[in-house]
Amino acid sequence: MRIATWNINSVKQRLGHLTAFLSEQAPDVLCLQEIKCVDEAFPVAEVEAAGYNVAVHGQKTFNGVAILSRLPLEDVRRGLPGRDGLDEDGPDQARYLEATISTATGVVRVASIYLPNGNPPDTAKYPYKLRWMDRLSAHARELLALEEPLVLAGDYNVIPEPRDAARPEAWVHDALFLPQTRSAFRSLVDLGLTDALRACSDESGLYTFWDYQAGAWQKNNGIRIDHLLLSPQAADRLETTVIHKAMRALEKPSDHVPVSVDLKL
DNA sequence: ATGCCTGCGGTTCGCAGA
Repeated sequence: MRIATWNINSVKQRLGHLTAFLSEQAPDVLCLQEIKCVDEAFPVAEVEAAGYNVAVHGQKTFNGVAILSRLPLEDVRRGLPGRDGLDEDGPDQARYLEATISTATGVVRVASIYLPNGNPPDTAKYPYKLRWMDRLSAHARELLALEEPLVLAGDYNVIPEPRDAARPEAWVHDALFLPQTRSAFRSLVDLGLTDALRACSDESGLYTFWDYQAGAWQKNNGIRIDHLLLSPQAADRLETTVIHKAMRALEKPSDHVPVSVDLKL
């Protein structure tokens, strides 16, 4: 079973790239982030025509996540437990969607995660990011207790280690790389999750995001912030992890590329 | 030190992203 994640940066702007990816890579499941549209505006017909079921948790203008699956999506959860607002009265942000998929060999649970960016760190956005990470960890702890194959996939907006950035020194004051951010990510992983890419490779220079600005792609000035975290029951079945880097070289690309895992499921 | 680039909303510039 192939499970992929991709921050698509507007599903409307990237529909052609999306259908091409589905056709060429044939993922069984694709988690999308930053669809940037409400549920009713998601191109369901085009995705169904490609052979996929869809669950959407959208929002006007910003954020928005979705899960596409060849097999039916069940037990859909929209949003993390607890409040999702920037403050007490803030509106919910569409950043978390979870569902189960029943296969011939059992159930797999998949989440599409768009973790808050958190910049600038001296504003309320940074504590919001850290609180959101705490809520994600609390929920992950509950899910891990189910002892199922579980894939927490998405744009974590976290650079885990210096080797995950071409220029780590440029990120030391950034919300993606601050010690508290990396510590919170380690705490999540240390619940018993496996970073799928790092289970397959110790190499540096493996990136999933290149900024649109300042020729970052041409200079390979990238960072690795899109991750698939696996429960032990999923990690035991891990075969390969692939970063679909070629997608960044297309016309009008997303600034992120898809990452996929193949699981023996 | 700052903008670089892109998408969105809503009108053409401000905000957000990372």
